[in-house]
Amino acid sequence: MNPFKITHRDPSGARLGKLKTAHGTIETPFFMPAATKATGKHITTDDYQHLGANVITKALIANAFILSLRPGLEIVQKAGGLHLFMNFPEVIFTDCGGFQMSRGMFEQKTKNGLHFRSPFDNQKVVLTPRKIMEIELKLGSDVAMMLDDMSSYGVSFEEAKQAMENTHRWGSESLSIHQALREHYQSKQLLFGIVQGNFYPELRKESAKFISALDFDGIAIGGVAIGEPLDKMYKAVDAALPFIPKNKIRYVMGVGSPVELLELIARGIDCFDSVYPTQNARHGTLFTREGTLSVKQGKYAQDFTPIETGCGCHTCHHYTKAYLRHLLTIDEPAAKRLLSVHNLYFVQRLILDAKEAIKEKRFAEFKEGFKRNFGR
RNA sequence: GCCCCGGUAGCUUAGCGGUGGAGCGGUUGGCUGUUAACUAUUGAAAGAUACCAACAGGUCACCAGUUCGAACCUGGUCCGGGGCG
Repeated sequence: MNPFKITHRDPSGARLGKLKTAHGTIETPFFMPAATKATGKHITTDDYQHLGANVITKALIANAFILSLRPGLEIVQKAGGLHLFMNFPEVIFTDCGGFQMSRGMFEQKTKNGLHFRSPFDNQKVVLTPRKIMEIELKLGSDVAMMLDDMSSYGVSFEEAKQAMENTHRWGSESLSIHQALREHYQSKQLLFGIVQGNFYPELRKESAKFISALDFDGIAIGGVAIGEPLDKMYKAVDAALPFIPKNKIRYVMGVGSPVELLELIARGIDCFDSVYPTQNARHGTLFTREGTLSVKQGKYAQDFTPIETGCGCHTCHHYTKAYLRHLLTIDEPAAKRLLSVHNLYFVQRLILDAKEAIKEKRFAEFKEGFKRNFGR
């Protein structure tokens, strides 16, 4: 049974919907901040729910494979599952660890899975579809991601094809194992498939067809926003989209910037996650309606106004640019928290506004208006 | 009044006769399913790493002299710190 229902459509292709999970129904489109290790960086799960006026983070994504290494499954299970462990009562996605593959921590890739050394204790670990499905079910997240093989930007067609075929094999295995184990664990966890294919449109098409043919609860497009130029990212998504059923929830992994979010929403994408807002915040780049600004710049040393006048976030309500710049300059961790709060609020607020626009069937206009002010 | 020490980029300083280096700060970019900072990771250890990159900052206090050549040696002046009277 499809847990996703579309409720509104905009002429642009953007849509509103509802995804039913074990921890409530969440409206789409939505953006998930990363809580890789069961927390954000400098941001607590509690902060995520108190970013500012009228904005609540409804979903987070944690990393199943990293959590399985530390603190380990037993501890999370003893805590009563991931939601209780990390004090987040809303929807939690878990990522499988496929993305970490591109980060050079894996020793070798085989047809059966991934062989690597744990970054924590250097133990050899093998990750297989069965293992990752067990891990995700034991963690108790609402949505599990299948184990995929993500190739890096710039690899050859052959290499991309190989990774895609691994992804397909692991996808089939993940699905059947998950279906079997879901009963055993008495879980209502959803499982999403992941389309790969790098930046070769014919592979994207093939992958979209293959993954869509399997009975996943949602379809993700992975392997984008990994260093490629923007137009290539859109092309990769566009190559896959026609072959993904419209009635399933569609998730583009790893995106992104405010403009990218709107561009993908216009294409009918419902779900996102990215580190982009928080990583930029930590490095001093803040989002405003008029574009980005870098509080590190000396010109803000005596600017006693908020990052963005009229912003409803906690940070803009209580702190000035001069103060935030001071904190950042002396490397106080509080700066990273306060700046992250602003950027996360900005993105969540943007999605809320986008939803309003879709409801009123004026999304294209809304998107162009935003781009005009924001730039890029 | 005398003696000692010092004056090198916005700040802290290395260089001590052969065409001015560094760290911090500054400026400008970049960050997209985060192994990415206050205590952690890695290493047997000494240690190493703390987001990355590029760029811009200097008549080496001043004036004379010695020398082929002076931030560097000599004399004087000014400024700062300390000591003795």
